[in-house]
Amino acid sequence: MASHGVRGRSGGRPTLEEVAARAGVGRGTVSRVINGSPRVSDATRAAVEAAVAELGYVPNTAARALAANRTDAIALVVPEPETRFFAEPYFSDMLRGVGAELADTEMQLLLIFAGNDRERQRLAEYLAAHRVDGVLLVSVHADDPLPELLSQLEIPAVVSGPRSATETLTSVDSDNYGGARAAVEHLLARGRTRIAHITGRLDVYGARRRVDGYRDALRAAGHEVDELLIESGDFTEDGGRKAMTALLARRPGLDAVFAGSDVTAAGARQVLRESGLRIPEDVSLVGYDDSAIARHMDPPLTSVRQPIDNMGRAMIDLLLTEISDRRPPGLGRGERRHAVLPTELVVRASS
Amino acid sequence: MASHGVRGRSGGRPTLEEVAARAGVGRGTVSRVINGSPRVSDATRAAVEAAVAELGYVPNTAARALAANRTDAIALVVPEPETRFFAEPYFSDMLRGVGAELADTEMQLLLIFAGNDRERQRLAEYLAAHRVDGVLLVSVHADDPLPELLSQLEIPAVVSGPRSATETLTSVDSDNYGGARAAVEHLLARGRTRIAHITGRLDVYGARRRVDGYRDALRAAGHEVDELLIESGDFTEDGGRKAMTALLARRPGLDAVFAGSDVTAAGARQVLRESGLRIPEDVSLVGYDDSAIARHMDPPLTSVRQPIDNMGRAMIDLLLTEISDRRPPGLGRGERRHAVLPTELVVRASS
DNA sequence: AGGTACTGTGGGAGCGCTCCCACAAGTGAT
DNA sequence: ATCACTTGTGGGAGCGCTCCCACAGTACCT
Repeated sequence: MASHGVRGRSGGRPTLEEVAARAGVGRGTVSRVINGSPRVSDATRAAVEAAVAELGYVPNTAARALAANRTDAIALVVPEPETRFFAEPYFSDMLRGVGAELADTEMQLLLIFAGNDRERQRLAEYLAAHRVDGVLLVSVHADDPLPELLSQLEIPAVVSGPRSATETLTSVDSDNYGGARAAVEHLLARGRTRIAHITGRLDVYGARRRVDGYRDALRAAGHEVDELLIESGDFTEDGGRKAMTALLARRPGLDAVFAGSDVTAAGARQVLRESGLRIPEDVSLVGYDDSAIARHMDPPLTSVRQPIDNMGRAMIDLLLTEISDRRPPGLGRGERRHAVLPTELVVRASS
Repeated sequence: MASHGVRGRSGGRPTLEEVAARAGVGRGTVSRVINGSPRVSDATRAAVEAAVAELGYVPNTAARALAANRTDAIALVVPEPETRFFAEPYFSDMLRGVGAELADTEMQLLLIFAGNDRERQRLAEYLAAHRVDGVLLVSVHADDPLPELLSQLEIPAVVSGPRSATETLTSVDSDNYGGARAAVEHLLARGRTRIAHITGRLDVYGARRRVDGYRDALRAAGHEVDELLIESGDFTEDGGRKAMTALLARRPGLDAVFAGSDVTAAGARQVLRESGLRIPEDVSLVGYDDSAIARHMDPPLTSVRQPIDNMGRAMIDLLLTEISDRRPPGLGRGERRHAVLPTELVVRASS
């Protein structure tokens, strides 16, 4: 779209020097204009911009990266197999938020999968070569060595997830505790008292926080926590079915279920139906994630919505400040930040 | 994993020169070892490799890119909104094939969405800056300016899709014509004669080729083509429903339907059922893509399988040769290639 | 008048590589 | 012994930028 560019005599792309010659200024001045330095007079700036347009000049990224020691690229690292990446809306929501926030930046986003050992090895080399200015790490597991590697290499990074798992890195999380608590309080307000919880995978810290929220909501309302009403799931539909079956066997009188994810809730729903229990008349059901599945369930599922795209945005914000903070060498890179974004309970017919 | 690397006195990463000093050789020799040149004696190579390991040397990508005028990166350009990217298994299959073929390469893959004007503008700048050595273009639409831009910029590129839409670029396609033909011949062999076709979006060239295959299969078997048995769809489920409804109204006696995609077939199936028609007893149904939906349909859907991951592999192959062909400047970059990969009919209970 | 400060500008140095020419040393034919 | 190659090696030049120092010009104080 831009360039009808007169090619330099050598046939290649025009360089800074050629632009400078054309505009009748020095190389440094052109560089200043290109990089938006304020220390350029208006007249000079106009002349340079004209020359840039005439020649169709585009900066050489490699040269810039070499001289300035930065890449203008950040990596979104997904420590999961690709299949899960495509299957879970979490990632696409995240990607959307990240992309939107990055849109008016020069930064480029690289998507990197690190789902198996081979890919992780590649990633390690990649990071060692400092091919990105910063890293966004989504969905970190409990014993993941990646955060450690990143802080060792002193690469700015932001993880999605709770602080504790990754003490060394800046992180962004949604309020799992508050979300769970809100869900349970909602059920209590509906008059339910025998509220079961099917957890997520407990090696995921967020899932544990939800359990905490569940417990505290009950206690705060003056109820004792019945451990037999808690059954662990794994975020899958099948896990939801198994957990629900177990719960019904142990506590046939339960009157509500708070599931660790919508998919889990779908599994639970199926078992409830097969047991002849009506939703919400006999048992209220609440999910987590507010995914498409929640809206389309029969009955539509009450669910806790996480602001995942906003999390993506927040991660970029934090990462960019962290990157620019670090440019002036050393000098107390600020203490690690930790942002927690609020969740929202979306009430539908299932509760 | 690799480096306990002794840091250079300056605190930064070790350079070629430092490796050379450590190994007691010249800079050029180290470069040769790193790049796997054969013109190095075994003893020297061993010494250099030892020094590399001791120092934890990792080449500086930017410097290499600047000096050698290449980036070691290729872009996978998806000219679609992200939502479609996640929704259609086509892309994830493609990505899997591409990733696998690239795994034992130094090349890095960038995923770039160009679904709206803004993103396309960004992409254009990106390409103008020659930030990648080559481009993989998936799902090109009829009047897309991207292929033109790519050949103007002389950036090696491979498109997925038919030759004609993109005369200037190397392309890889699956045999839409043959796949459709096989599907129809299968239906004929089952004794069906009044075979309807719900097409895909006809601005997608592959969809048109399927129509050609449909027609030719019928003619080759000595049947006339009844134009009223052809109804255009748009690859969606809803499109399939509408098309099926129209077809039943016009030709209530049809005994088979060949749908342009599995999703379309799902829509058609629904309408057939509602009309009291049994599958396959009354009407045989065949889809296209052999996606998950085909396997899980009731009854399981006969479908034409496209080797999409192999297409991804083939695209990378062609692109890499094209890139290396071009390195020696100019000199008749070979005529455009066009690969067509065979499809496979997967027969299930619906036909 | 001299100082001090700031603004705008030019251009040297250098980022860490690759490319290639020069050259030493070895090999074999004449 | 001479020449002609081949093999392995060192290191200069240069890729296109950014950074920064130097300096001319202007402005505003003493």
